[in-house]
Amino acid sequence: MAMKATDAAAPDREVADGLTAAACLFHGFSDTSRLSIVRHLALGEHRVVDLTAHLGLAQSTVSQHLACLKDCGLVSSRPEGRASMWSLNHPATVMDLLAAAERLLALTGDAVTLCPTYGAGSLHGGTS
Amino acid sequence: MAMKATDAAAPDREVADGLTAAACLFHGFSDTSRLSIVRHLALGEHRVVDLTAHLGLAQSTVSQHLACLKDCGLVSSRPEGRASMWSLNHPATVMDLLAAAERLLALTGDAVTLCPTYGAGSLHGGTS
DNA sequence: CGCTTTCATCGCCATGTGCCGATGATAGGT
DNA sequence: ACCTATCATCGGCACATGGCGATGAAAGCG
Repeated sequence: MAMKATDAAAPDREVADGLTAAACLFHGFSDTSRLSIVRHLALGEHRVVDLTAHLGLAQSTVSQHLACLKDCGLVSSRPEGRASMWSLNHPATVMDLLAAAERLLALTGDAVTLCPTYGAGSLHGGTS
Repeated sequence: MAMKATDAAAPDREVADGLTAAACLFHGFSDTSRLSIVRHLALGEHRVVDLTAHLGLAQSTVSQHLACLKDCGLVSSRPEGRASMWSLNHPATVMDLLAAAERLLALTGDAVTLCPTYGAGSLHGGTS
């Protein structure tokens, strides 16, 4: 949440900012609740109240996680009536990332299925 | 650090454990210091004192980060004299993950170069 | 106009995190 | 045997984080 990085000045600053941006991105995935949210959003748009039901968390908690993911640039909301429809910004690329993590976890020992619908390592090429 | 997941019982438990394992993995990358460590280790084996010099952090801090990465199964140490040589466990797969993150960050707006030597998206196939 | 639903934000609390210095163990070097 | 270098671990300290309930603003519905 308290992590931002979106300028670029010195040639080394660029790398450092890249690291903080990457750290922020990975932080978005470093929580089971947020991971579940991403998985649900990968299946399509969802409202906050919908996610609260799926996750069994308080509405405020879900909103905060969504705000966190929004800070990372992973999701965005579209006002729909009095609700907010949340969706992944770059689904295919996100799934690529999850697939890569899946492969790594497979090597680490745990057999994991992160991507909801799509299998382990398919769906390459489209970035959005 | 306080996250582990290496069993598998019920069919749904499997998914939950997968999420915690994945969260743990991403947590390993969710810190600029650890990210720097991974980048340095991607270039080859390094000792702790070497990394402290590169990072400008205390030795205890670096050791703790390495322990964290070890918990995630990302790195491992090889005793070399009185020192410890640390190295990435699955360099190619890790770089794949970083490359995927790079692509995602590129879409998000930040131009980032995570992978030290290798460019953005090469080096496929070898998993160890 | 009220009532309800949905949501973002705030305050609060318990816990986790990153950082450090200090300590003790291990292993080379003299 | 002694000293030095290297490292893992411990205790402690700020601060961030994740969780919750409560509050207030939008926006449908009667």
